[in-house]
Amino acid sequence: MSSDLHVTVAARLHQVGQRFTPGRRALVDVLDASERPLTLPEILEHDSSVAQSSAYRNLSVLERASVVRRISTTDEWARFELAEDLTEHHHHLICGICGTVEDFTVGADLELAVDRALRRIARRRGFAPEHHRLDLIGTCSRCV
Amino acid sequence: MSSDLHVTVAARLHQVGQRFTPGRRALVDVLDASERPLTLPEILEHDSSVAQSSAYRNLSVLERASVVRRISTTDEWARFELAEDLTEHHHHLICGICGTVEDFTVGADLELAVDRALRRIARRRGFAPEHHRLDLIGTCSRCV
DNA sequence: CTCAGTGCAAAGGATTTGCATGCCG
DNA sequence: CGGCATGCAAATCCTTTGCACTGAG
Repeated sequence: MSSDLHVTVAARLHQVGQRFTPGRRALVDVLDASERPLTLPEILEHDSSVAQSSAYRNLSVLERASVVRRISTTDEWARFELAEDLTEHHHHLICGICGTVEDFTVGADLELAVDRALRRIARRRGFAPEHHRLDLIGTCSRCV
Repeated sequence: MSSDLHVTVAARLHQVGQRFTPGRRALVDVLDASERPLTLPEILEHDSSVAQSSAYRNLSVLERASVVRRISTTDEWARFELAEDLTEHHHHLICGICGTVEDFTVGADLELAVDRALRRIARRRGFAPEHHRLDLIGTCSRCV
């Protein structure tokens, strides 16, 4: 199951001249097991075997290898998730109070309409599109 | 023209027990004059009469008064813009290299479709929607 | 032997806060 | 007069970096 993932990750790391070490494997596994983007403290809770600085350093390496995506929400913590082409294209419910993020997806037709519209705008502005971001900001059930 | 804006801002500040001081007026005017969200250094360039800490403090007050919206992009600086109900509902082209943000709008029909889809998701998850965010991340013309 | 990867501790840097002063109401 | 607003400087705190050590190839 996730051995496919490991092979892909190893390949991408190799492409940027980096190894797939146990510490990096642990990070990938934690992110893969999560339904939502995690902050660094959350990651360390799941796996306390890595030092904080190494975790940051490895997340940065994994980001350069296109394995991990870093996202900023409303609070002071960055959140990390696996790159979309390793999982599935999705969007975020972001709680404006506690900053927690949940994943969700929308229908392919809406997705397509959005993409077409954005591509047109980008062309007009001389902007090279990479990906879009469609999030809903509000208040999660726990923050009422 | 912008005196309407000043009246509205004054009212909203009053609602949270704060005054509409010259320093705050300057912030509102700078943001109102800009076509895009600004970082704090950019704001201070336009008006160096306020201390950095006061600018942050006042932006925070204005945010609590629903006059200013703070947004996070890819770089380390927060960006500030006027609340959408004081301007116009819009979206952002975000450069992944330099972090610069440009505004754009999309058609009302797409806007409606997006809003309907997101509302449905939110209801299912017990999430209280506040606003959505539809951005395009890529590379701006200056970063090639 | 070499060099990437790691842990620890210290530095960085955007943002926040304490405190004394000034000013509006 | 009372309390908010401001400037300055110091503190915060997430994140990055320097450095010495270790282990894989």
